[in-house]
Amino acid sequence: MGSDIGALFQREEVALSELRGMRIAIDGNNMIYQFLSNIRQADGTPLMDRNGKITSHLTGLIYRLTNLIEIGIRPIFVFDGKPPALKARTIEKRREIREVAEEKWEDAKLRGDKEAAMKYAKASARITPEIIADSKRLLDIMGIPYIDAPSEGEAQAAFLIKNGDADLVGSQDFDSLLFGADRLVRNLAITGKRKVPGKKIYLDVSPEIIDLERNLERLGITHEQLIDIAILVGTDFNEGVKGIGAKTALKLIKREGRIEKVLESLNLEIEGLEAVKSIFMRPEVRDDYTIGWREMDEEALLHFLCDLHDFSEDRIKKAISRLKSADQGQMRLDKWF
DNA sequence: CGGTTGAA
DNA sequence: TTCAACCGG
Repeated sequence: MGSDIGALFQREEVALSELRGMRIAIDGNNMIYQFLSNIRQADGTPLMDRNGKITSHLTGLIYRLTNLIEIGIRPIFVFDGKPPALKARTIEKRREIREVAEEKWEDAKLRGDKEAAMKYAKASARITPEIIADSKRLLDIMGIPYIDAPSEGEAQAAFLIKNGDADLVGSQDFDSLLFGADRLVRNLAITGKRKVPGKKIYLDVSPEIIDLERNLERLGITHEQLIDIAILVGTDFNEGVKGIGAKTALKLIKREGRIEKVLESLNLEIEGLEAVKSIFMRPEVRDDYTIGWREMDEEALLHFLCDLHDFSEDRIKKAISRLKSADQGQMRLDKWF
């Protein structure tokens, strides 16, 4: 979920094809959560193989990655490591919300209320170690690199840009900007209709790039002040001040200069303020990674998805042939330029 | 979510 | 050919 600061940023819509050649550090946990939440049957049941193992994430990954690779995007997945101790409350709160949603899902199914069933099913999605392991196995087979972050994945993804190993961070959340990612791309999917909070309202959603430096300049704040704003609003590592949203926090920080002054003027305190700031200012990352794209293993892909997880052989063969022509396309371009 | 299908 | 409903696993 992250910090609710999205309203502050100006975005530039792009076509997916404009990202050709880009190395994108993808927030793996974020993308996989999206798949687990969204790829479901009408009553909210996720896709499963014959053994009852969830496969929604594998479905999402194989088709999404086929599209990205076909376009010439070079994904690097980053997975979360050990969460900071300050995240404990957020993790616990998420668990409670999930458990309530699970009960409401069951209830809605019994009542035959499909719409409510889907809504609560989505909210009950949970990433397990097995789901992460499956996803990594698929990435390995597809020849797509991934990195295990020591702590927050978005921090590691931001570091990849700083270190010259990626051009963009890919995530729906804005936290990578707090970690100093220069450029974030959201909606990293083929343009399509997506429904939002409302009921029957569908909107076209296309990829959008958020440029950190340009936004800081426009807002007239520093990176540190952006972090202060996020802390006032609330992050995964602190609760935030009740009644203060992104716009109010911006106003307050611009007026007072820094969060300490804002809190002083409001006669408030934030527990562990320095520690929260430090998570964003000096994130725990690793630099001992290697990144390499390889050719996919066709046979392994068919075995893993079709034999082990009951995917249709026709469909996967189709994906394989698209991946192969993408490979050749890139070879041709590489020789030309 | 994204591929497939089938009605217009 | 287009687009929305429906599957997929």
